[in-house]
Amino acid sequence: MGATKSQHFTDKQNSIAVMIKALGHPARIAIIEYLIKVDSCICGDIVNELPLAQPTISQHLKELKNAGLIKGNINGNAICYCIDEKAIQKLQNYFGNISKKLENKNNCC
Amino acid sequence: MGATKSQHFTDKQNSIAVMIKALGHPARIAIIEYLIKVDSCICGDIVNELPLAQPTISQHLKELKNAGLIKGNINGNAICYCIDEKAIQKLQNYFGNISKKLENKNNCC
DNA sequence: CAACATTATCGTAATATTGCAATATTAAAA
DNA sequence: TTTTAATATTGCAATATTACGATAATGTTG
Repeated sequence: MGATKSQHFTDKQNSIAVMIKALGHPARIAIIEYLIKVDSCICGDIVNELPLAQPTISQHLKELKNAGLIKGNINGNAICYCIDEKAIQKLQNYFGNISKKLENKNNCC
Repeated sequence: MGATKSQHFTDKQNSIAVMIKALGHPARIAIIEYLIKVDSCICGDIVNELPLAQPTISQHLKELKNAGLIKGNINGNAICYCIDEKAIQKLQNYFGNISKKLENKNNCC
């Protein structure tokens, strides 16, 4: 045991969970927020901005990319990362839908 | 090593990450979706609905509760769990804000 | 009270994640 | 072509997560 039993859940549940999980780490939140703050793509300076070693950041970027949250373009010997708006919209919609469904509800708690 | 270096990030970043992380597992997504589907609180039947053992579900419920995503009311010998709408709204706002900030942006990727 | 139902906790095994030093890769610059 | 800069990969140690059997705790019902 120890591994998540993905087989038991639907594809939708698994895929949204993967996306959300990718954001469930302060370093990755910080990366996303930095991408927003600089209002452009990251081309190299992120390692200086975050208090983590370069391999660690590289790993976090990879995870964000695997989850579809950021896109990366090779640009010479630098790599240009930016947020994938579609992914953010998916998440926004997901929570928006939940909110909407909760509105017409009489919770007993 | 191995532990997340929370000290290096802001309180906001850490707290949103904790919340998001709590949802980053298909079982916990399934729990939330089930809570929405039944359109009321869970009072006991969730163990029969999910393909996981009772202690595992109890643990997932605990995590959701710790992260503030659900509330639990004791109700006789059953416990009544329901979604905390405020938490969902926080998440919706978080992604809504990101989306808004991305709109006025010329991404290079 | 005894039996039952419901949920929580403990203990533990299996697996995953986090972080970094060392090293590799790749492309630009000198 | 050597050097430099930027990023990725590998390997590994530390820690966290996931899952569940066993058991405890607590309230309900007969």
